[in-house]
Amino acid sequence: MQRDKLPTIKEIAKRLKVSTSTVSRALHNHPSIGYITTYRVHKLADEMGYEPNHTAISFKQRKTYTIGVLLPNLSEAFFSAAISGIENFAGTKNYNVLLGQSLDDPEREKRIIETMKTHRVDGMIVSITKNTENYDHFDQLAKYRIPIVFFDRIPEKENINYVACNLESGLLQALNLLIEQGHRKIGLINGPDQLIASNQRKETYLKGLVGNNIQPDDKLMVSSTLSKESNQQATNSLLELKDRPTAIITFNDYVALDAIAIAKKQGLVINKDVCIVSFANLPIWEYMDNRPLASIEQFPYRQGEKASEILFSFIESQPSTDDESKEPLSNQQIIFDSELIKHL
Amino acid sequence: MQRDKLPTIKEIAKRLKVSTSTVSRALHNHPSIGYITTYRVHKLADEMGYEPNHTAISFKQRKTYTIGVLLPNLSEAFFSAAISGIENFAGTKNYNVLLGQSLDDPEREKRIIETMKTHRVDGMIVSITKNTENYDHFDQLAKYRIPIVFFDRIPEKENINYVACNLESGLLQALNLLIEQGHRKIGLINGPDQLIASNQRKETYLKGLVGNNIQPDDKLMVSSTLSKESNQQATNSLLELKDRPTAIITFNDYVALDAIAIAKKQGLVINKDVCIVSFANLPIWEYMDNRPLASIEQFPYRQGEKASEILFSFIESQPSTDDESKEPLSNQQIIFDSELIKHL
DNA sequence: TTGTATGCGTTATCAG
DNA sequence: CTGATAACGCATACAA
Repeated sequence: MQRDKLPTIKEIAKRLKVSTSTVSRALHNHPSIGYITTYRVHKLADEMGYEPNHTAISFKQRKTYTIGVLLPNLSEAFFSAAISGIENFAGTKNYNVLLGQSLDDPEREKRIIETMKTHRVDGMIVSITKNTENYDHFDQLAKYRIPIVFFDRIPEKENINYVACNLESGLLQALNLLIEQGHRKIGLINGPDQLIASNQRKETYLKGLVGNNIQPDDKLMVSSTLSKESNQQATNSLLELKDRPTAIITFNDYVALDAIAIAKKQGLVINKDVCIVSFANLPIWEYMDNRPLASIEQFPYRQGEKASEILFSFIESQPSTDDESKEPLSNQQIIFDSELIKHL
Repeated sequence: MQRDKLPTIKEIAKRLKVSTSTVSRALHNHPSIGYITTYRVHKLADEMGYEPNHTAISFKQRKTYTIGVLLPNLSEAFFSAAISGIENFAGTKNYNVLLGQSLDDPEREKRIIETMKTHRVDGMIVSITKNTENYDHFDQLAKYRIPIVFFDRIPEKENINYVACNLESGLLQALNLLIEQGHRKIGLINGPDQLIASNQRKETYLKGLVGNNIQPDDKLMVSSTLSKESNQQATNSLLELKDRPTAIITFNDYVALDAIAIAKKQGLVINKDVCIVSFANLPIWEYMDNRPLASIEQFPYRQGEKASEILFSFIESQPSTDDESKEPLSNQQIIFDSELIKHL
């Protein structure tokens, strides 16, 4: 039962009869410390099993070597892939990742931002809640000079850093493919109207049709709350049309799963009677018989890496002493191009 | 461009012409501080936008209010569900979660443990690598009195805390169901031999058969490295048998996906010519046509919660001052019962 | 009920 | 090349 005393530089200094500053510098291989002293310090430190106390260093340096990551939901494959990329990148910088999930609850989101702030993370990557309307808590981070990079779900706001995915490229590819294959009645099962993501899909959908000289039809555009029931209902409302669509683009893979199930129940053959194209978030279509014709891929892992990269460009540019000389970095707004991945 | 000076209790004390200790205590609503003083302190603190500096507190209290979670892989649904449960539980205790993924690389695992240690997390939840053989780095945590709860993939070692899942219950249920349905040749596609998880499956498989008076057949037990190729090969070797099994139990859902694909390619009808039962880690079977007859569910989210609960029982029992009076808590080893969930 | 003094472990600024 | 000392922000033992 050894005593609570952990080795500190002070202890090393005492035993070596040198000063703590010497030990500190020796441990950092500071050039001003003699070779022999440096060696002796390292040797004793090893023997004593000395390990720097990170909490003391964080305190002193005002740096925690930790970034905060706030995501709506870790059980969604899209986000867990993203955090995987983030964690990986942070690791290369010897940074740790402090995790929070908002569960799409703005109150929770606010609380988490609060704790991240008091923890003094060196930076944050955030994907906001579906319902976040007030951005004050994010602005508060500026007070502590905590840079923030928004990710995927970004606020409607000027002067922010973000990494997101341009759904347009992939969706236009999808529409072109479908039209090329002779489809003229192409349905859209969109998400809730208030989501930016829904709007983007809608705009691009319309643009893609018009660009191919196809007259959009309001009846072919339906919305779902993204619950299973709502997905099913939306699918039904499309399939019950007199002029049934021969292809359907769904808001995401979960909607696609529901849509496929309903279509099959109605005796339709997937990708023959009705083609499905979805925005990807599941990695397992290749195993399924009734899978979409193609998915619009958003590369969450790479997006996560990119967001980290941007965040670290800010973290590393921060003057350690308050050296106001350097220009503040300007905002970075990276937009990935989504891509159509065919499954058949 | 406001100055770097953030409000501290010292600043509040100065303005209120009281001592820092008074402010500190007032902020904590210490009963010894007068109502009026307490009020004034809170008021000014609010006005100044005071927020406690967590790094200072961590340093002083030797507590970081952070737990470390080390998992092999965040992109696996099982683990992302688990971390979701952990994060959630930690949140209720106002704790943060520091994240690390080993990617099944023992070196990486060791490095992460190292950083977690220097970060002085208050506790850890760890699921070890497939190849972890040396547990020294875990033992090092004891030096800092960092309690550790192993999760799911646990080391073969005495005197540890862990939460894991008893595969026996679910697997026996599965075997009973299959045998009840008339199956006599039941194959097993297991994982690598060195995995405890594989061994458990094998033992139980044998036990279940013998208990039902069925003579096990070595040829019906095959192993896979869990790569796609190996899964396919293992499946083939079973299906090519003269006495082809009429049911196959797979190591996990990914193996099941591969097995189902191969079986179909060979013209077999799933759950008619050959029944599949798998150990669950995918949440989407209900959408698939060719799905296993049933899955053995392990409840990762709940396991994560439970692991957190145990960890906090240790964290909270830790004497803040080195008060050696209390008995150290004895090890807790919780084993969940897996359950068979039918899909058809 | 409040104040004073101290220390947590480290780095940094001086001075030598 | 090295040492003494202050400082980071907070909590607490002790004193009043």
